[in-house]
Amino acid sequence: MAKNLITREEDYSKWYNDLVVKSGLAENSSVRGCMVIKPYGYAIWEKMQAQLDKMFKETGHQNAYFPLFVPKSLFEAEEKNAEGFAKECAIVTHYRLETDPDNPKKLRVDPKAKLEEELIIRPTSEAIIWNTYKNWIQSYRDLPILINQWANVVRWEMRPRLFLRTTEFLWQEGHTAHQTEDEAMQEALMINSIYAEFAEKHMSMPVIQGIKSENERFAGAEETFCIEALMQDGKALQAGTSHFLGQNFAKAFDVKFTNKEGKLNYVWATSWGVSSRLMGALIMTHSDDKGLVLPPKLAPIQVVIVPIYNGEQELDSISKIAEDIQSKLIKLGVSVKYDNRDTLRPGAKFAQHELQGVPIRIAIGPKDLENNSAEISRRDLLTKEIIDMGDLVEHIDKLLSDIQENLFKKALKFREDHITQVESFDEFEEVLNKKGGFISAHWDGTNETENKIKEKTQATIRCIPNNSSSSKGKCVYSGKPSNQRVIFAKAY
RNA sequence: CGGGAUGUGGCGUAGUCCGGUUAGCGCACACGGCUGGGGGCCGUGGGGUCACAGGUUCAAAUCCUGUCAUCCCGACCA
Repeated sequence: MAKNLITREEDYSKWYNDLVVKSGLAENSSVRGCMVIKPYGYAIWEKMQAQLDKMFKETGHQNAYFPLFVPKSLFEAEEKNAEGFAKECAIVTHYRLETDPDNPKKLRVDPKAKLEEELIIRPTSEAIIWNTYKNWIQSYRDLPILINQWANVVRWEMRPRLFLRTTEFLWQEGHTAHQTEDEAMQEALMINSIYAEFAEKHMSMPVIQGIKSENERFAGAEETFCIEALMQDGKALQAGTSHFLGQNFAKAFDVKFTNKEGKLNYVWATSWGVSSRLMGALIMTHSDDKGLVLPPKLAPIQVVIVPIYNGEQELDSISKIAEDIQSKLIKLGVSVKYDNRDTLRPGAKFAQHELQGVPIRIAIGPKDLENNSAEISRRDLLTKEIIDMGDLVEHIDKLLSDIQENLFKKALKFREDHITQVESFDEFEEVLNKKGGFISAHWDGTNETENKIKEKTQATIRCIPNNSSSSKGKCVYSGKPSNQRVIFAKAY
């Protein structure tokens, strides 16, 4: 397991924090619970966005944008929504500042500028969006509505952590409206599969697809589907959710349509989202003691070329070769940086690129000029090999997909090694405390049992996995009959 | 919101208990040189209202009071 990245022996959260900051992804902002996403981190986020956006569009969705502010009355309209997020909202109460009469150097809120109705800064956009859809939907001809929004939201969480839980975060939220229950359900399921595919194919992060228990379900949803990933410290991370909302929101916001038979019906709805938390998931899934490890498909720089030279003449001859390789790789769609900075020595560059997780490094020096070769180093295994210049481009191309695949396999093995089937509560507690990870156990299906287990162990039901074959058994806690194993874990 | 801790150049810190030279060190930074196949070396230099406000004192980074901020642990969550 990756630890002690920056020479100090600290706990995992310190390690994680240091890694995020030192690799240049992000840093804490002076604003409470917020972070600054630095260019390198944002570049990764943009790659995630681009891929997800493509997948949404391929399945018929469009992007739109809705207001940041939600009038309080609208927020109230969906009672369960208020239940879910009311505790953690930022609220705009005034619209003007003025010079403080007691201290001319300071500003104060102008008490005369109090808003008639407070504006909630969206913790999620259901309220504002459904209030808008109401006006868009009259007939079955207006359906389905398949809209996604890329936005920021604010939740006043008690304990923020870089990427995993920041006060303000970036996400996409899809909100769809359908004629039939079945269509909405299919939508929610399909999106969850898109999330899973994205996580596994692009992030190289294995996930378990499943359904949330009632306790963990989104307030206002009839069913919540999720993808759950396992981090290297043995804790689970919910990486994405997709909700079948039934007609709850349609009823709350009075969204009806006339069907083909001329009858008035409430629409069926879904909502779904993934957030900048995925960045945290990516970091915690693959990183090691030397820093980030990025899957090639999301790495802003896939290949870096480092020249090793003594004197300008040598640099010139290396540069010629390096630039030739660079342009050939770019033609193949590979992003390549030629790191010819004269301000750092090669060793320092190596360390820096490793910290930043660049998947492949090519080093070219005097020896290579002589032998017509280059030294290739892969970030995931930290191995080096000498490759003949003629085979280089082809080799790199193949190596990138190898690395992508290897990262997935490695993470998958880690996860498989950390799914433990338990048969008794003693075993449950022992595995949880000594080994961590996912625990597969029988559960009687009641909230009560789930809550008791959470109280005693901090572990929650992460999901009821889709593809677990139903096997009869006895609940690990209550001993009552159970039809299926579910996945428990401590979660972020 | 409860419990614990911490605020000293950009970062990490010593000094605080027991007040007393010019607030020390490492990294980073700048300049010069030697260097260059894994975080190089030597020399020189710049950078600090010691979180903020008030108080005690001949004297405060150090003691007292208050405020603010951050971090960790819990409950909450994408």
